[in-house]
Amino acid sequence: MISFTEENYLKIIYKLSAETENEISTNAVAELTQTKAASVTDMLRKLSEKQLVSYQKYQGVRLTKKGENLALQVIRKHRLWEVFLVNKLGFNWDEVHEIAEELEHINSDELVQRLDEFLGFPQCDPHGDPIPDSNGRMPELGYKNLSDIGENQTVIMMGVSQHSTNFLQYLAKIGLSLGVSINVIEVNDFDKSLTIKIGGNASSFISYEVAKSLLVKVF
Amino acid sequence: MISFTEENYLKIIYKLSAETENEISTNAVAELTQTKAASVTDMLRKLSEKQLVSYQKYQGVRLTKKGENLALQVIRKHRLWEVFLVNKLGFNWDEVHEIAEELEHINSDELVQRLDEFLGFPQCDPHGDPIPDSNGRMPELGYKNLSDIGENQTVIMMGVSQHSTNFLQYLAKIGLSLGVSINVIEVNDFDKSLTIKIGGNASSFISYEVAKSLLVKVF
DNA sequence: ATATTTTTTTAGGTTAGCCTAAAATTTATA
DNA sequence: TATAAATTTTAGGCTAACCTAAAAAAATAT
Repeated sequence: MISFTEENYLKIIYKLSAETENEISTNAVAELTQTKAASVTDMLRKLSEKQLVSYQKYQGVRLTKKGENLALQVIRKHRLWEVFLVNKLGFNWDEVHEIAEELEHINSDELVQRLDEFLGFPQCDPHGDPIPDSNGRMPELGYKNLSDIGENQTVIMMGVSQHSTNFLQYLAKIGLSLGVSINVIEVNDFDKSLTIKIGGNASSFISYEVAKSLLVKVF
Repeated sequence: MISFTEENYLKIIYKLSAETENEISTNAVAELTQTKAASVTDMLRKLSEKQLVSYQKYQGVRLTKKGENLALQVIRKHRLWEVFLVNKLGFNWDEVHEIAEELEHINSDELVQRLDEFLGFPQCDPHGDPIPDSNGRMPELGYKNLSDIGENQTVIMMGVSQHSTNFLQYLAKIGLSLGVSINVIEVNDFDKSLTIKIGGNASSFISYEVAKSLLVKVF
């Protein structure tokens, strides 16, 4: 049996692994779990004994196939519940993360299966993140980061790769939401900031930092 | 803050309190929590310090107003989730208890509020149990036990006061489900067993034990 | 290459929630 | 009403998941 806490560690290691090829450091995990490095070391030893991660002391950690599958199932549940909260209960996309953090640990394959069906087998969550299937396969959505789009191209906003309430509220303020079209007018040479037109309105200015966190579909 | 485990204790003490005017014994709690009496004693002391129960050692326990309110909110969540599982996800009424035991501990007033609305403000769960409102008030449904119905009366089955899978499957086998009409043909004098007609079909025989667990509406 | 800084681990401790065994109290029975 | 039986509590321990402080290893800088 795998505990609530262990599931969280796996999920966090999975997320960190998506950003690098290298082993994940103890400190990086500690930061996201909001614990101290010493606690992480304890847990890594335990997860290693359960064959959910491969870990040699001082050498960082990575998920085993088994650990990755478990992490993907937790992510699947998290994202399905987010779809439920937004599409069925009418929550805003910046309000669902905390609740989904709790719901993702409910244990019932039958429940997940039926929830998926009830929601119409969604491919992605309200932030545009792909939802893994019951075998842990991620759908290939082919989205790009807005920061990789050249001048004069027009794209559709499909998601975000950062979920802080702050960030989502900033997007709302400048008029960015899922489905709007974004026209890249100018890419600034030295800091990669962008001048864009949102849904045909007056042009806006966004930083490279923000552009990196926006997922868009190109035609 | 109140923990998962504390919530379970409160819920169990609430249920036991519904069956008696007296203080609840340590052993009774231990049986339902599936723990040992010594563990219950520990927890009762803790709940008492938090003013959720009134407890004097060797004298049993009862909920304070504060403890009762918390218990009612947990029960509210449990029953709302059961409605969701049956009405929206298509589960059978004998499959939902375990899952609702987990869901009932999800913490978000906003979620409960929206779920209630999404379900159409149901008055009772799939077993016919009343759902307390957000102030902890139980709707008065006025159901009676089938064991209190006299000969020649016809009633409608509205619920059960026992939720074991065994029992629910027995009911399914003899053709008893919510909404069917029950005609009491004969009440046996010495063991109070009943001969009944279910939905106008051939007559069936049920024990007093079973009749006590069936909730019915009289016209 | 050595010294310094940073990262990670170990050692030992805490709390929540459980346990067993023994002691205290209450209840039932002779 | 005294004794036996049942219930409940106390005492002392365990495990999971955390902590701090100190030690060990790795990375960085001189």
